[in-house]
Amino acid sequence: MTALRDIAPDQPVLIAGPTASGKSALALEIAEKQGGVIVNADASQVYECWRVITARPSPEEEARAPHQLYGHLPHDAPYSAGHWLREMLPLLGGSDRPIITGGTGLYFMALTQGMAEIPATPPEVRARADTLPLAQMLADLDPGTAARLDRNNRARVQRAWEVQTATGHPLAWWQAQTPPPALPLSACAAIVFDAPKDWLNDRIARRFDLMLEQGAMDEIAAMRDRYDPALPSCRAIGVPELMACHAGTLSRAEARDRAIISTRQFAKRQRTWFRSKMSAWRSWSPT
RNA sequence: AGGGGUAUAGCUCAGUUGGUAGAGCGACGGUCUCCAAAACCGUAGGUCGCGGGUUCAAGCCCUGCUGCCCCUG
Repeated sequence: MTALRDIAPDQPVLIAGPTASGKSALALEIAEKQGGVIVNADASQVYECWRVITARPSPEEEARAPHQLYGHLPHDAPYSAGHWLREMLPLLGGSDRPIITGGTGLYFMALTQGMAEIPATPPEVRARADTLPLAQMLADLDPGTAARLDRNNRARVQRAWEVQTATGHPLAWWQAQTPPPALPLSACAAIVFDAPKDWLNDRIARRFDLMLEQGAMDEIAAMRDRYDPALPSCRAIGVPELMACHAGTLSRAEARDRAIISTRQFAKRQRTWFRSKMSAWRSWSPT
């Protein structure tokens, strides 16, 4: 259990937690009481096209404290943990102490445990990889990398293939050179929300209804012509469901139910990640 | 009321000529060093509506009842 007074005002703050657990509210409270820039660590909230549906801070909330890396990218921008880290690093040296807030565990891991400095995958390589069968990519990999991979997991295999193809070095080679973390855990106040499952599930359902009331369908309608299910931005939870609803292939009730289920499943994955990788973080009980 | 159909896992449904049940989804647990609100792996759920009968053996056949759906009055 942690309280605000345990956080030194000059210390970088990390706030991780499952969706709908109340991270943003805590970040704002800390920023207003102690100062600091709130920096996004949530994969879907970087896209300009979504605000309501990704629960991005509202303009009013953004006005209460400086915010960074929120909604700053076009819907079709390539992005990844590496992009995030490269955008993140300069903010660490600023005059404002960062309050890094989000639900993407991988981003926090990259920041506090270090991540191999692999160049971003060029679009041509990605495009080529997208068309290759899993078995062929596996066959192309070096044994060292292949041995460490989940061979059923296309995304991981494809990642390894892309790195090897684009850089000429195996993924394992890059990973062996992982630099020390840009922000070691010991240098910051690292908080992870410990949200009880039932409490959170209830909040998830209520928040989704609130999103609908606050105009989620308008965001969907505005993106209708640019919707591409292959884009990361369009995989944000609720987007495929509401887009189907907008298109008339799914009833509103059905879309709502599926989006809520999908959010719950995501929250479960987040909890699993936090449990296994953030046991050293300070646990925060939401109210 | 009469005729027809249907009743199998939490939900939607498979189940071949009778050999004590499967899938998808959901639930639950887990993995993951760059598409991570992604991708992947594993586990648990069923007195087959209820009661009789035929049979060595019935989810499957016969029969009564009950629920739901459709048609006709």
